[in-house]
Amino acid sequence: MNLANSLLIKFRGNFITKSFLLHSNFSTNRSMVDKITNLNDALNLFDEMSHTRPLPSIVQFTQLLHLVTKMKHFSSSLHLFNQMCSLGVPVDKYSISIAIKCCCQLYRTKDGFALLGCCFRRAIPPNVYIFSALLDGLVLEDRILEAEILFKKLIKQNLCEPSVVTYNTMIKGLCKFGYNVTAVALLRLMEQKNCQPKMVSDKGILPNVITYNSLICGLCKFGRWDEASKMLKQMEDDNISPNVKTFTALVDAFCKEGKVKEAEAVINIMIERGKVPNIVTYNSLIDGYCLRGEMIKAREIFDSITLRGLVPDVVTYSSLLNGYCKNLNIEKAEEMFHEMTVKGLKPDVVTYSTMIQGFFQVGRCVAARRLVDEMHAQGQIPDQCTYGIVLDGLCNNHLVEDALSLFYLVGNSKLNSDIAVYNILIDGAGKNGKVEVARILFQGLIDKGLQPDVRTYNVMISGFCREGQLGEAKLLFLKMEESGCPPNDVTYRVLLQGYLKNRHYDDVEMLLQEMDDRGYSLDASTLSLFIDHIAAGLLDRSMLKLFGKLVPKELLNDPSLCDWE
DNA sequence: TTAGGGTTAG
Repeated sequence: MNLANSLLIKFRGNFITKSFLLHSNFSTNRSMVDKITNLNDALNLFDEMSHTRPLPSIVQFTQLLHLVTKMKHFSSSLHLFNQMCSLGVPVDKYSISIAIKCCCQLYRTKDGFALLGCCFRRAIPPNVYIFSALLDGLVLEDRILEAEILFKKLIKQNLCEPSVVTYNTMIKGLCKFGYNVTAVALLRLMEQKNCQPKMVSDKGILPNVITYNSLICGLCKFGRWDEASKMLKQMEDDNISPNVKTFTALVDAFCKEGKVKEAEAVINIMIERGKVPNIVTYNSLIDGYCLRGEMIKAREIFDSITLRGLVPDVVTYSSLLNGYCKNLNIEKAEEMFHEMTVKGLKPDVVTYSTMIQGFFQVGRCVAARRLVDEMHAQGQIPDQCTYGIVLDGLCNNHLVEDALSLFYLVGNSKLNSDIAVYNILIDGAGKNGKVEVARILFQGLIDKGLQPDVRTYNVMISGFCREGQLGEAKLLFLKMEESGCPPNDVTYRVLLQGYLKNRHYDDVEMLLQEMDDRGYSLDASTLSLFIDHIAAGLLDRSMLKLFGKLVPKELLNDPSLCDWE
């Protein structure tokens, strides 16, 4: 051990040593562990234990490890595990399970699997806890296919008897990717297993409230209301009552669709059933009102939180702040930003990113940049999302050169391996009259092995159209299908607008026909462009019937569009 | 083993 480390240990050990020596000794380690409520105390105790001779038992070390993990200090816990190893404490299946769990929660599932290898080498049979942790790690890292493979392997090779946690983890992962059908199938498998007369394990694997919450949440997220409500019913048939999280998932789903009245109805139902909405529930509701631009109402909800005995948290403030930013009330947003710090809440990376975007949106680029610096100074590290916001903000303020400089400065890192970054820059370049730069970026991402998505194609096509390069636009449009990325409704609208604006009518009828075949409709801006062209007699009136089919019902009665005949 | 906030096309 080096001098610095030993000094650190002395320094940290100071206070806690006295109190522990007074009250207990290591043979009653359990009660000591129980008294620990924060990371510092835990670390101090560990130091102390590691200096005791003979060394406390593995059980005592593991209890401490478990505690630190429960406090979600995964990286500290892992560090302690390593120290235990170097102290020569013989690690057992419990301590190694905890270490694997920590790796997985830290998005280091790879290391988790390395430790699994250790298990095999030390003849420690991995248990269901270890496999569930690994499965969760894969899910966290969005490696759903590998998770599925592992899960199947567990069952087929009888590596362990999956527990309800294993099933729930897998269901959660499937729902995360919208694989609802498979997720429900897994629920059925659980039920079916439960009906088998002979269970291998002593406890049956019954779906619990977490199982249903994952499923309901997953179904809601993809707008599958009917199935979600059936699931809710089944849950109650199984005598599992929805809890606050279940209801909040419903509230959140409604709010994300702007259906705030429905969301409030759910809140009323949950209150009737004796469940108390918490801060997460109200945060969702605030989001819902912000999305609709109903800021007065959003503010009302915000104010009501305190009256209900709840405390607004960082998310509450960030949500309302975001609402103000999106509705271009930057002064109010700044007010919230200030107020939260006064209340002792620390703006986090999301709060900063939101505020930065708000500044860019009102053209206050200097303020935005200053906030990026402040964010750094406060120890909040800008992430992928912040990066996107900054690039987009620069482009939208005609600072595309700055955005590109930043992009090239960042170079070949993970940040620049995101298709969204390219989409932002290609769009920004195109909108700032640099379609050649856009083209180079497009080629660059392909050379890098990245896959263009439908937005990439759309912004590139839009860039070509803007410059009147309709041939290029059409080529790219045709390439979409063969590249396995079929055009969507936006693609058609972009291309149609390009054709109309450039008075190039050859393909218009064909595009309209394809849109009709695919069940797409025209949006208000494409529609009004069409109306102008028809009114000016530039379009063949034979197209009118087809055109009429593409007008969405909700626009039919729009007074600004009805005098075109 | 479950829930909440910030990024890209029209």
